[in-house]
Amino acid sequence: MKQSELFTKSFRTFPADEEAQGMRFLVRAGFVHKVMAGVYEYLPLGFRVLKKIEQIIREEMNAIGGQELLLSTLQDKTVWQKSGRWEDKVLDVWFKTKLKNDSELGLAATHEEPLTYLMKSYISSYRDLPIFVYQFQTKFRNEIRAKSGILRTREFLMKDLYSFTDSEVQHRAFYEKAKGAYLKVFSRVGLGDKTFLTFASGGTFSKYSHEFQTIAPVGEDTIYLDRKKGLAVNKEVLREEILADLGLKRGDLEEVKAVEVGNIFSLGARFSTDFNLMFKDQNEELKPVIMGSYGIGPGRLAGTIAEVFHDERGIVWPKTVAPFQVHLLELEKALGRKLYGDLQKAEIEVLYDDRKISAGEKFAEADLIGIPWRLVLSKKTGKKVEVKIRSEKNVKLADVKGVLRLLKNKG
RNA sequence: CGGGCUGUAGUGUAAUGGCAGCACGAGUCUUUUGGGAAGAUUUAGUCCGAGUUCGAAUCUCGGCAGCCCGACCA
Repeated sequence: MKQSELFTKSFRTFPADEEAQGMRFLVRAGFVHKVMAGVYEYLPLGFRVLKKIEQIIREEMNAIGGQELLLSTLQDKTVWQKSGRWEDKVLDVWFKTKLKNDSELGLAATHEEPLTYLMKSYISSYRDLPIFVYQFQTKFRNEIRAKSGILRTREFLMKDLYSFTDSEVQHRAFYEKAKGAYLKVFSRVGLGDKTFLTFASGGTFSKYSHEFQTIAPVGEDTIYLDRKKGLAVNKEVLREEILADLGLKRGDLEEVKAVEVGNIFSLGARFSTDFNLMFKDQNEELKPVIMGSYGIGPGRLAGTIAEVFHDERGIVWPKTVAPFQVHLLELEKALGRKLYGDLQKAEIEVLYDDRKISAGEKFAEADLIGIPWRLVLSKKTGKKVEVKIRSEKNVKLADVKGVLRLLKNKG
């Protein structure tokens, strides 16, 4: 798209009310807009990043048999009363509201209850299982304290997947697959080297839950990491017997701050019991469905990526999640139009800076936004084009056709 | 929810009970155009409410908001 038509613009000054450097760049460059503490709006650039992340997650969820659906955000109080989680004392992050007739509703903080209830209409036999469903949905959580920009917000997008299986064995098989799919997601968005499977508290129905923690100083969690094994333990469960159980030695562990970018839980029969979600096995025996839940927050992931990948000038997006692949800067009137057209024809996502502003501003803004490839056309470049990769220092002149071919192959 | 700090223009600051000012930013025009250029011009503010006072950004009370630390975080 033409940058002259992009309604957002970057600010020269950093926002006063953001601490985390990645977040400060996101606001300055016009990716997101803060409405109030813990509430953010995604502007076109930020929205594109969010969609890229979503698509990667979607592909990996589909690859393990996930079926995408969309549950409602307005939730039925009576459904929640079945699990006992309607009470604010039990679930303290509720946002609640009322219909005109005064009956109460909940704004979705999570979806175990409504989905378990929904599944009652579709599960009755072992032949119906397993079922894996997921959605990208807005969650509302009335956090006592929102912080770190889009890393912890009161309204946020979440990919939540739920598994419905006929036994611990079937559950375990899927759980392991989900683990693999999650690691693939984090690797595809560029966080592979910094994201570690982390053992955390499992709740009532299983020994552990698993978190995916990305090492970053801005993180709220403290984990103890065994780099060699690529495993970590959340501080909340750091105890001798647990380390022994996991085969980890205290001496091998390194204390680091990390952002929880995903988590997966075994729910056992917790919800199926409350909702009487049962199936008949081959022997006509009635058994509870065994469940699991699996979450990733695309917005938090975007924030984490900005936090991990930036330098003193701005964000350095990994190619897979960048809002555009190419930032084409035109320093000389009308030189860029043809190349812009060619890039579009080649279906390469390009942001074309056709604005009539100084070269310095264009460069500074390109660095700030952080698109992977920067192409410059000017008097200097003549019939060639200058190529610079955001993460690298050097620039080189290249043949236009060659660059087009290269971009098309590399994506 | 406990503790701390803080609220003056988009940002950073000044005005210590007496005319709300400056810089940067943003807008318009002109000249520029390889690293946030220059000139002209315009724009915009005392968080809200009550009180004290001849007079409040300034003092008092109440509220609201922001940031940080802690607790919390299926």
